[in-house]
Amino acid sequence: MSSNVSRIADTPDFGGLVFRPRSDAPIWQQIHDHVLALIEDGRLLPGSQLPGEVHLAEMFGVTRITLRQALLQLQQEGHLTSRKGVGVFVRSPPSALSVRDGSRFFDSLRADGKLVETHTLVLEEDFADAAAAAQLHLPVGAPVIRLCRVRAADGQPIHASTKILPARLLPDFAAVYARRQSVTDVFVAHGIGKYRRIETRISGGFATVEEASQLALTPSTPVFRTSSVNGDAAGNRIEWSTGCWLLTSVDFVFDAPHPR
Amino acid sequence: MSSNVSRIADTPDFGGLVFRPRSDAPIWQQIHDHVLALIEDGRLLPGSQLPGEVHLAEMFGVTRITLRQALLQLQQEGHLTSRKGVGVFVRSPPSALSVRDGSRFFDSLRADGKLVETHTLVLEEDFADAAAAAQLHLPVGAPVIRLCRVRAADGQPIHASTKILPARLLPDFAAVYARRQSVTDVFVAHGIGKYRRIETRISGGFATVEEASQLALTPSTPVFRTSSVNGDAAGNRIEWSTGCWLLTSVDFVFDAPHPR
DNA sequence: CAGTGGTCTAGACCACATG
DNA sequence: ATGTGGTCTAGACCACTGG
Repeated sequence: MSSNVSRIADTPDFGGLVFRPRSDAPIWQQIHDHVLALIEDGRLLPGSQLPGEVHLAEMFGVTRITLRQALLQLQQEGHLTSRKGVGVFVRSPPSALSVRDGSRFFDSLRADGKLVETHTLVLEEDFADAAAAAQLHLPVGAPVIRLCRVRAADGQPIHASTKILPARLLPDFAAVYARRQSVTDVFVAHGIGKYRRIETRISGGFATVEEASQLALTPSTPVFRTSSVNGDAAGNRIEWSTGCWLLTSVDFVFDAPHPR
Repeated sequence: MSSNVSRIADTPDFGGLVFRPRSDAPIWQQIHDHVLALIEDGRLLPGSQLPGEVHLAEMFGVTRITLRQALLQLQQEGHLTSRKGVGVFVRSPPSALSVRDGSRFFDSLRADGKLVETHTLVLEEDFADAAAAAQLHLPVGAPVIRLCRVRAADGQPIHASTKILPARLLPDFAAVYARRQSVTDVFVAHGIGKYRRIETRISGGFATVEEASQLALTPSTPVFRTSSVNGDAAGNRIEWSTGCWLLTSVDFVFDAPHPR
């Protein structure tokens, strides 16, 4: 009762509904559409908890399995998350964010007036494995810095990333990064004022359990995966970044190199 | 019996298996992994039909619902397709194709040694709606050409696209296109030898029923959606293309404008 | 017509998280 | 100890497709 999430168990929006078995659309889809409307209308706020599946199924007059089919769809779309033993929660209005490719993906979010938060999960020294060595043109075993972060827009985690950087080029990484949590600031402090994107890759997949927990998703939700390499003005590779994004929340935009 | 798809109903790979209810992974996932291994080993070939769900469930010693959970996952990953009233079919080994962004996405496939087929679904004259007008910088209602195609790599449909082009700039479109099914040839025939990508957008979603039928997918399978605009050497917009790709089959690569 | 996948019911047990 | 979501069973009816 004293939790910090809103409880909506007695909201009247769930009861008294008529779902006809054969009215051109399956029942689970009608439930899906109805709950989606509640979310998009703001009658279900992000972070709030839904009634238990047993109760919900009762309110809608269907079996739990039928109800779960509707919830499953909503989870795949990123509208709901479930935590085993806890409950089902409204995740966000995954309105498409436009993410432009420049040196960094996230700049355009701030320009959009979104509140962007960065959580640093891991910052450690390590040695390059084969993949990192290939991406950064380093020998295998070269010292690197590993930085894992999660970024949230308007309170909803939307992007989990791991950056690998050559440690030799950035001896003061930890000290500078601690001040502002900004990789750009670290580059500037090491005399790298300008850097640019060398390659970007976008692929698709399904969230692993780790990605799911970082992004507050249900495992096996479809996601984007990005891999990008940045270089300094001379073309030296200084950063390899891999990221994971909720499929329905982003919209990658690539402008032409010479717009006019 | 005389169909052109291989029948595998009596393949021994489905029977005699032991799926323990509580061996650290749920039964449906064990079935998923087992069937996936059959596909990746080549014991189930693309295009072949699986035994009916009732039979399969019997062979695996589980309920149809449990079996369906495994099949559902395999469908979302693009390994299987189901057609209501017909059956479940092996779709392909969705090995990631690398698609590079240049003027056209598909050039790199041919270079990969893949057999690329193009099927033209629609070629018609139309008038620009608001969206097309905005993308091509035309007045609403301007005459345009609409071209809908599906492309397949190694026999598996992988890309459905709709192109909108300004009809006034390409008066001989239909005649030239009929010869080689090539839009590039049409441009050349109209004196447009060089054209380049102005903007590319990549977003994610779930296959509509139309997209699903074009790509031989189950509806609501996660997909990429692309939108790209090409311009001629002078910067005039000459082509707006929207596409749909199976999420697990492609890997978009964007190289830097000045690689070295 | 027979066989298929799509939907739905009415139960049950389990692992997990919380108080 | 309680309530949650995750899994599973054993049936059933339907709409669709093909011969």
